[in-house]
Amino acid sequence: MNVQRQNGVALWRQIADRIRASIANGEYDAAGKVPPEMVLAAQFGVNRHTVRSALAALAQEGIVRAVQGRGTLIERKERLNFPITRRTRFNEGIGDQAREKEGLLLQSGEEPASSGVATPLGLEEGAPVIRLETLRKADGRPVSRSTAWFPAARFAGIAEAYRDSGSITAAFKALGLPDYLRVWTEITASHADEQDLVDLRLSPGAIILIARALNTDPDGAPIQYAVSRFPADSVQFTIEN
Amino acid sequence: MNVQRQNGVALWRQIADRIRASIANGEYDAAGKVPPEMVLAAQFGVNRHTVRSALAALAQEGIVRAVQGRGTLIERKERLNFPITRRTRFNEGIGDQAREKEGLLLQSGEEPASSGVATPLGLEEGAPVIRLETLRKADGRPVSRSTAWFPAARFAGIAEAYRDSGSITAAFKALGLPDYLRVWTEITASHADEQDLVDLRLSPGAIILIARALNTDPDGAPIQYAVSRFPADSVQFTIEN
DNA sequence: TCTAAATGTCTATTAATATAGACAACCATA
DNA sequence: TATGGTTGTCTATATTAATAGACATTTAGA
Repeated sequence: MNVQRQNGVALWRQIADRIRASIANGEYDAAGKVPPEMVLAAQFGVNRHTVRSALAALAQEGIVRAVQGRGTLIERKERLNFPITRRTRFNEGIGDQAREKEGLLLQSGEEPASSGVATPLGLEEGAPVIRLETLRKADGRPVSRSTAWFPAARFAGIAEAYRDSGSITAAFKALGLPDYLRVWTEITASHADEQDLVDLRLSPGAIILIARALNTDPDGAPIQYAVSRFPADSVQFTIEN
Repeated sequence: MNVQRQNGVALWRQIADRIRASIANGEYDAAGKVPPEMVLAAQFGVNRHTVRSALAALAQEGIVRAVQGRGTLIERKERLNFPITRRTRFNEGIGDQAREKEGLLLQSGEEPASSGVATPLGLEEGAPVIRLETLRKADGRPVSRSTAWFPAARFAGIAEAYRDSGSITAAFKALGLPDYLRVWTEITASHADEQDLVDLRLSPGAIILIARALNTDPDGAPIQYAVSRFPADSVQFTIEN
């Protein structure tokens, strides 16, 4: 089952990634547990101990739980879907995929816009912007880490509004903006950095999806530029045209 | 500069990924070369030999070229952008980002639709579909590996039409379908598998973006379901709403 | 309650990864 | 043409990853 040797990625990590994906795809749903270690070892063509390292990593992530004598049980397998449309909203997007949605304000402040931020927002470089660092959770599990910038002139107080409501949509509404539109979204992928590991509770080497997005008000004036990071093993995007 | 030890990803690979990303971000554009090995070793807090392993991997990918006495020169740094819209077309999407665009037919055949293919296409499971395995290149460099399924009843001969034109749009046109629409796209990310490494000329451990998409004719009838794989270090998607 | 099927733990060995240091070879330029 | 800065190559050693085998422990079910 083609794992690759001597390529800088340890076998146990490749196998952990493959098993995680299989769980997410529902391949083991019938049994509710992963195949026995000996079977997996045969499938991947490695030693049983190597499979055990992979399963230990998944147990660490809380995805499986090994029970002596019974097998290795699947604890969690969700993959959240985020629709990206002209009216993309984080909380509405999750919909009923999670019972409990949460938006935490990690940090905020006013700063001069760097060129990377000023350009999408249509501001002069150095113009004052408000930066919000947020962490979003679904059913207690972190699903995205986001940095968002807003023109400071128009959105003074948005940090407090977000902190109180846990929702960008609600914060905009509190500041007198009842509606807004997503005009573009850029999607890339990368390895998780150190901060991702902490905030998103990932294990090293995990993959993250990165979405850079611009929102405007109904008149087309840019109001928010955001860079959000999602764990790729449990999140996907859907673009409906 | 926070590389992580004992996490299943070798230091040289983490460093290679970081340098590749820095090159893509244009951080070394001024000099046209990466910093000296000793400087990088200090930045990442590792031995010079470890950095050399990373640079050797990037040289293998054709991204840099080391010249004794001068330094390690940057050979290539592009990141292709694919706009995803209601009228997404592969060749048009690349536009002038590449001079030469190429679509290769790797394999084709008729087969009964699996449930994963039948559902998006609105067919009964087991209904005949034509499968096309294609490889797309821009300026001679592979940028996507794609598997597409078409209802066999309607698109007999599409394999030949694609082989002759190297374009899905042209193949549809040849079969009497002048226009079609992208109705949804699902984006995920994963590690490259063995076939990706070969077809997309990646080094092991690379990240790929996966797009699953459905196209319909102007009347809304599903005509193509496709799963495409792109190297994440040199490709990004843009969704314009 | 015995047995088969799992996971848990231990020892030992080999291969790959990372560090360390020394010096050669090459290039640009003052 | 001498020099400083850079990559290339070599040897040696330590740590981590992977394999191999044996046996203990736990669970579910006949």
